[in-house]
Amino acid sequence: MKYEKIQAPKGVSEYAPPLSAAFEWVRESLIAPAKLAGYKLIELPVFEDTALFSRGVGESTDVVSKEMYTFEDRGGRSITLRPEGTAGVMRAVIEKGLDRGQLPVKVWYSGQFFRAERPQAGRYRQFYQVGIEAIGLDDPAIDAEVIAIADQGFKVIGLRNYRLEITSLGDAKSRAAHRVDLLTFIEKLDLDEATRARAAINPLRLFDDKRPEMKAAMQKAPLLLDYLSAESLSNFTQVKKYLDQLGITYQVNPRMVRGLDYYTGTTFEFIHEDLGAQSGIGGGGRYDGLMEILGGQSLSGIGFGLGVDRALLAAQAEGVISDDQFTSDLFIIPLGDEQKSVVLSLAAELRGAGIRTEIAFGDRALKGALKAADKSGSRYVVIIGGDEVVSGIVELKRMSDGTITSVKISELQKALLGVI
RNA sequence: GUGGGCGUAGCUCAGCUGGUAGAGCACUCGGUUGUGGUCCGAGAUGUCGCGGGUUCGAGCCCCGUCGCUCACCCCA
Repeated sequence: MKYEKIQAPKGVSEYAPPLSAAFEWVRESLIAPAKLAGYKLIELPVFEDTALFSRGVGESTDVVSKEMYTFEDRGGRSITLRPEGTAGVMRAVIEKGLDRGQLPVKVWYSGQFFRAERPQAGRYRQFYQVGIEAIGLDDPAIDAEVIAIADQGFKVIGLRNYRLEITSLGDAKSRAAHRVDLLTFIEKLDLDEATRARAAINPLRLFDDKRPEMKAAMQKAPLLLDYLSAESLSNFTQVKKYLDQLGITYQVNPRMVRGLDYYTGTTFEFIHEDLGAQSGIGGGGRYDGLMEILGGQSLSGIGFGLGVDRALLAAQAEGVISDDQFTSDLFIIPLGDEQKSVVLSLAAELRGAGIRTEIAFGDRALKGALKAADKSGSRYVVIIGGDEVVSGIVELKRMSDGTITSVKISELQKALLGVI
């Protein structure tokens, strides 16, 4: 009886060997700077009460209105697979009272997120993000630090062909004043129905339209940056100063649009040059009213989310990942069954010392075993047969050039630690 | 959600105006008994994405469906 094959659900990103090693490395590298800066792990559920996102992210956003995986659980509750990270973090911070201690609360997360979009290169229905949130302090220095940590993550991977765009969405007062003038401006444009509908939901969206005629039409539109209140403006100026001081290059993009409703004040986006249409590799910003909306106290916060899948694509596009960083150090080939037990113990011992050690299993001929060693990418090979067990001396072979050195088995660990 | 391209061995693909499948790479074994990457030989591998239709006959034509891909849209 033959069964039908079951395929992965549409549009999910998954990573199996050999790519998974690079994926893991990118994910850990991206978040490493946050750990160095004192951010602590927060591990959250991948599904939440639907209201968390509809209220937190915003009913009017595309993410909430048409991209969420929402279903009813057995108890009749409306559940949604998390489409982004910030709302969940805020929910947990409020629920656990983390905001009752010292501020800011500094946390990092890593995991899967879900959006029911049409898949495309770099756009998946299940994708991976790492991110941080700094909650409870309204200080331009934190804004700068958060941006710097994100930037550093990309630098750890070795990315170069990306740019940082920043802007400020100001406070509620700034946006209200701008909105009036922007709507008046849009009123006069000749728009198709779909575009007009989009403008009605969020007029800022029109700044992001890629069509040349729309870009031209929006050229003279009033910019939010020109409407910033004195306080917002001085905050933004200070953030830029700090970034300058840190040597982080950025360009101010007053037309930048973010898709989540909660953003306020400092907002930023990392864009990679070598990716296709899905070129945003990370982004974030400040969110002043979010915690209050979710039933907590009125604290401000700032954070970012970085796309692990896209960062990996970017790293591949730039060719900055070398495969040999993921291979083993040593490959041991036992000849004969008696030698297998010797090799098992030896390998366990070497691994205990941190040496990445593989064993040739099965009963393949020496040639085949060596071929397997070659394929594995291991840097060194040792063959252990009866002679070696008796003499206690093995030949340590460096695979890159075939050179062989005689080493006592008892000193193998020391010898390897000296060369790897 | 809308539109374009594609779907043949593990991978990259070929398959003439329809006559029931092939190459390269990879894989396994061998070519001197214990030293890989080259070379030579042998071998295994496909419900031609899936379902239906047209036909004496379909990988090739038609319809549907699923998936991949690119753009719009959206964003990580």
